[in-house]
Amino acid sequence: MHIKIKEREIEMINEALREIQRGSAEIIDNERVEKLLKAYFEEGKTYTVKAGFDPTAPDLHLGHTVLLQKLAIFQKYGARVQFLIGSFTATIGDPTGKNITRKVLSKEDIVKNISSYTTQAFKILDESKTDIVYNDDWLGNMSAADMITLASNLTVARMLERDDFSKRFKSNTPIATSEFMYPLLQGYDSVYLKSDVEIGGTDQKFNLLMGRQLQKAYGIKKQQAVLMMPILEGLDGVQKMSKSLGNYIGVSDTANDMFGKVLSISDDLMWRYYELLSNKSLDEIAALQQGVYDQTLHPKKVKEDLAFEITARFHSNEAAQNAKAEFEKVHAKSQIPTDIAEFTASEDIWICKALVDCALEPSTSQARRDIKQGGVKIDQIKVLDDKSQLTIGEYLLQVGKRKFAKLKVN
RNA sequence: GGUGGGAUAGUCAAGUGGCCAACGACGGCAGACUGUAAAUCUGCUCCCUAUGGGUUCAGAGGUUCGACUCCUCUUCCCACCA
Repeated sequence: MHIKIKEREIEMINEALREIQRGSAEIIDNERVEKLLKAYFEEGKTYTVKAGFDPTAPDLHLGHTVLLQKLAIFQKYGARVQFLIGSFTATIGDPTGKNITRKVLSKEDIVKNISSYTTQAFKILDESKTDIVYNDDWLGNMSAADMITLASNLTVARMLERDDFSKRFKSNTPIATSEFMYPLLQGYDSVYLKSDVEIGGTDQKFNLLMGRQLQKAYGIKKQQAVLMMPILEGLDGVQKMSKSLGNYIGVSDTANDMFGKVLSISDDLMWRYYELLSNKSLDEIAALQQGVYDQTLHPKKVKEDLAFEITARFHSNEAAQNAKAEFEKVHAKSQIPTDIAEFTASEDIWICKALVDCALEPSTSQARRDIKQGGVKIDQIKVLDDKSQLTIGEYLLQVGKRKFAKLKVN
């Protein structure tokens, strides 16, 4: 009897481990994770998992949700999540991934970003198992002496080993001294919070390891395990998903946008998204891949399923269903979409001006070019003359395949 | 603090007195094609009711008929030396 329970327990732990490891790029101190899970299954002991978020942008995108989904898995297996808002560190700007010194955010901007940020995060995370913490609560009160003590834990040579610093150094891109403080402060967060596990992107490796080093230096017996998730590529499939590059799918995107954006990724990238974003098991995904390979499954169908799953997660099944129908309508059958922004004009208006006013074109010059190339339609008919005027009436304006607006001229 | 080098459109990067609204690459937009907003191919890519006009090459002055190109100062960046 006793042995049987034991067996089941081991099985559960292994199952949990598999889920936690899925899609991860690297786990440092896997043993620690195993022990934490064991303690949870045997004694119901909880533990903490820290993840830092930079409130520099008010919106989360799918790149962030890769981490959030992983955190949710941890919550399923006994973790309390320390949802760390880098309210202090954001004022420095982490250099990661950007080869230019990031501009510093004001406190007001940060506060403004946070509430929308957390609302979005709780679409995935279990709020009752999450502690939101702000690092200026402890970093903000550090004295200069404390800072210097902290800084003495790291040598310049070691700092320069960090990939992006060394790249910037070699290519003569400026590095502000304050940027050196960033990994130290992030590491110190782990000291203060006594985190058991920290998760982050692979680009955070240096910072994550700094947490372990500092925990040791500050006398914490068991150092945090570190789990790194790969960086999700953006829609272009090359660069990491980021708002500033414009290659992102936002959590708060409309269902239609979300569906369409997922469908626009390349077939190769689709598998990557499946692995990191889908809740399908790895076996199921492998089967899909095999199906596409044998040509028994159409890649578009497979991609649609992914788009559906993701859209439904952030909206609803129904919304996803509608988005799918809408997409078919607009793109596959090139019909006009259901919801179109409406504008009015109070007098006769020049077509180019109208396109600019309806936010379909950035400038009248661009409008002219598109008209010349046959990219502009009024009521489904190509506009040939870039000098034409719109008189009283209602018009359906279209630029390219997917920009629409209704204009009413009075 | 000293010496030398640099700053060009969304990004990277040519251009060293007129032929420059400025080569090229990437990105972006449009067209064709397609299972898609994928891939591929083609065109476009400062603004302006435009076969013309206006404003650009870090900023401010200056030389010149004429400056992105030469001179002076300012700001910022980099390297070497301290």
